[in-house]
Amino acid sequence: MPTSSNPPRTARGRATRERIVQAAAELVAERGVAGTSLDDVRERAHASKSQLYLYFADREELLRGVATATSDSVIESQAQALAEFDSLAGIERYLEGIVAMQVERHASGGCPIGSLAGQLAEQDEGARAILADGLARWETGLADGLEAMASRGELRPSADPALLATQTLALLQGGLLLTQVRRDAGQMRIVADTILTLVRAALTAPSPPPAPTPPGMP
Amino acid sequence: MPTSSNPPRTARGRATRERIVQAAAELVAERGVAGTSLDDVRERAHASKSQLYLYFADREELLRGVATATSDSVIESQAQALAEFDSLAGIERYLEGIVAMQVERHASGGCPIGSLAGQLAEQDEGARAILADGLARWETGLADGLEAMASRGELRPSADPALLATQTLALLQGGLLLTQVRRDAGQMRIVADTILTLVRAALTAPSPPPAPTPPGMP
DNA sequence: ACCAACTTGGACCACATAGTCCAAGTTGGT
DNA sequence: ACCAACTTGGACTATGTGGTCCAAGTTGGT
Repeated sequence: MPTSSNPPRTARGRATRERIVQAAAELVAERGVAGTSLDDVRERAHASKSQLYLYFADREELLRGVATATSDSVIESQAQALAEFDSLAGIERYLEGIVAMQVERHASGGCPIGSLAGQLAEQDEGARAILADGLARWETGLADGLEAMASRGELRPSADPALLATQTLALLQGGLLLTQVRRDAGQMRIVADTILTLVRAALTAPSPPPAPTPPGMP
Repeated sequence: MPTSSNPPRTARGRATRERIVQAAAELVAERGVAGTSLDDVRERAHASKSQLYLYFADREELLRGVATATSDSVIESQAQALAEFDSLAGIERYLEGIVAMQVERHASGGCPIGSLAGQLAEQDEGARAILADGLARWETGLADGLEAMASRGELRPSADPALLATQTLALLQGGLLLTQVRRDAGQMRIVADTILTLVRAALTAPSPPPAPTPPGMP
């Protein structure tokens, strides 16, 4: 049985743990789980082997720490943008931001949470749960905005904000995956437009449709 | 430089190469790329080390072989189902099949192509391209069916079969990911319904909406 | 100032892993 | 039947890996 892990008890300890998990998260994002060794982590974190094993029972637990840190960082980094997801204009801005980010990073990397999921979900039940929680927080953020719209009467009574949030998340994740595999940020654009289509269809007063031509036209 | 790989020249050689790549693909599907060693592969394939290195230059090339085999198998295994993706009823059957499969495998595993993508895309450009090709073949299958519908006049002139195919693939991939991470096949159901919503909205004569979400036309 | 708890550095270990090599066995075209 | 090309088995190596251990240094409460 591996040495059990201790939570850091001093400020220095917390800082060290933080450095370790941060370094590990960076390396995993850059090179993937398989491509990241504990020695790599140790080096980047300017830490020693005993420090790794003081704060983490084993490599698996470190990776769960990475999953937690990654989830937190994804949620936190888009907190402001996500807060805007409560009006058509805000949703457009939110999606625009995601598209822009994919263009910026040259359509690589995909979603940090989704990417980790593919590497850990089948391997470590604990990590899977952590990533599921990250996605849940993301989805809740989306749903909150849509519910705000609903309670303001901006959505039809028949619209289901929670469902719309799940659909949005699925489209985002799928779009991120296609973007990554195809190295083409255009995939993200398509998905963003699709989300807007779904949202517009749920609006109380749908804006005049620019795309679909009604029947009876040339 | 690694010993260069030779294509097998005899029937026996081809069979051996096939056994190796098959064993590797199975193991990677079960345990992930990181959890699969060449010795594991060697053992399951009933092959020797020199055989691995006769047909593959190195581990990376073996993994590219796995990517190819996985893509082929995903496409081939759904070839008949995909051929039905050319009518509303056929699309419903196709989606139903995917949902059923996720229920059957207890919502685990995700999409073999998508899953591999997460593990290899950032690591090996060649593997990324192979998986992109797999997804492209999948999407083409979807688009072909939709185009058949369009040419039969079943879709509005304004509908874009290629776009609809991309949206469908993104939703499938995202849904598969959510299903896997949440261990909940219900996510696949939601995504299937969403795809049907999009398809119905593109139909020439939309059926009266029984679904919760209204069709995307005002 | 003291000391027990906490933290750190890094040597060390056992072992799994990717990759090499060559001698022996098999194949198939002529 | 022959033999050159192809295939096979498996021993072997070098190195990277996760994980252990302990002695020395630091911290913070009293």
